[in-house]
Amino acid sequence: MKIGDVAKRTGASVRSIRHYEKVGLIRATREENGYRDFDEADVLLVRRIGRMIRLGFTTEEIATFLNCIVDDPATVTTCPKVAAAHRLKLAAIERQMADLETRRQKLLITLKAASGQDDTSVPETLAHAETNPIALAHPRHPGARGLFRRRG
Amino acid sequence: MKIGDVAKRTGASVRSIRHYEKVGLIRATREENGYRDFDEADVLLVRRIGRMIRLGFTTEEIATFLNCIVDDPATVTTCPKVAAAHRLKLAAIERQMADLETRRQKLLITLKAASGQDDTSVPETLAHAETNPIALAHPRHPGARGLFRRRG
DNA sequence: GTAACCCCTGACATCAATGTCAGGGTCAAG
DNA sequence: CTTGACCCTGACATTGATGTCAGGGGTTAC
Repeated sequence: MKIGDVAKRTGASVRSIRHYEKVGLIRATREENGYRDFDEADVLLVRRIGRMIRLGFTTEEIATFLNCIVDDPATVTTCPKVAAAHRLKLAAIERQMADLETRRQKLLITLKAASGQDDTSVPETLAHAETNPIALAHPRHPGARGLFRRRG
Repeated sequence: MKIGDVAKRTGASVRSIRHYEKVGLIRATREENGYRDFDEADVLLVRRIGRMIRLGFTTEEIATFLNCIVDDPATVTTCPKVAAAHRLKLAAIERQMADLETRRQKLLITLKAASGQDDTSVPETLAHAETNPIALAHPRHPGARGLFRRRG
């Protein structure tokens, strides 16, 4: 099966599939003319990789546990690495959610203050009360990007 | 006041302050030797910009409404643009939170299945049941980056 | 005059998956 | 033989605030 077929059957772009091969997530044999040759198992694998990426794993992370997932027909067996990676990702996501929630609250406070017609209110967001010069931080959201990412 | 002093008093790096000037968020007069010269108002402004960035606004977004914020001593007045921008950001954050929540749920499902010792369970995350080849998407999180961002 | 700071500009690096283009093959149908 | 639809590799672009370096100059205290 050629790469274009795999792309159609998985929803991943040809470019992405080549990328997955380059970073070692999949392997492809070559035909005499140099074309990559895939089989049914590769289709399943690429789909799995797509799901992992949509879950927020990077290809580097996926590489650490992908070989730990064995699927016989109708059954999936995993080794502990998989769960460990999932727990880490879960914790990261919860950190991000907490951060977003904080920001959300501050935005709400500002909006509430701004809706109070007159201007005497000094919402935290706009106030220049912050005294500590320590730059805080937001985690950069390690989620999916590129093709899999929304446009707006 | 020189740029290094502003940096110390705001927590922003010298590099960032120069950047804010380049993108038009702040203006600095120049001394004869070419050094930037800032005043007290600039300190407040840089702090405000830092807060906005930590809230997840980009400098480009900030530029659209920063000139709409007027602060007399102890009072902040804003025009409608500010609230509008905040509402947009709020909506974006809520979209991101919903996305994270979806991912979180899927991770939890996988973890639950994986903890069921034996391997007959086929969690959604790992299953290759997905038939539609449509690549979904995650919004790229437009939040704060760089200096203000966490390391881990 | 020289060390030790500070300032200046401009440019490249970071993250990570993907898009996209250039330049070039392969192959089957007409 | 030509057209069209594939395939290949390699490289650059995207995001966006910030780090960091190079190369050069100012200022101050010793």
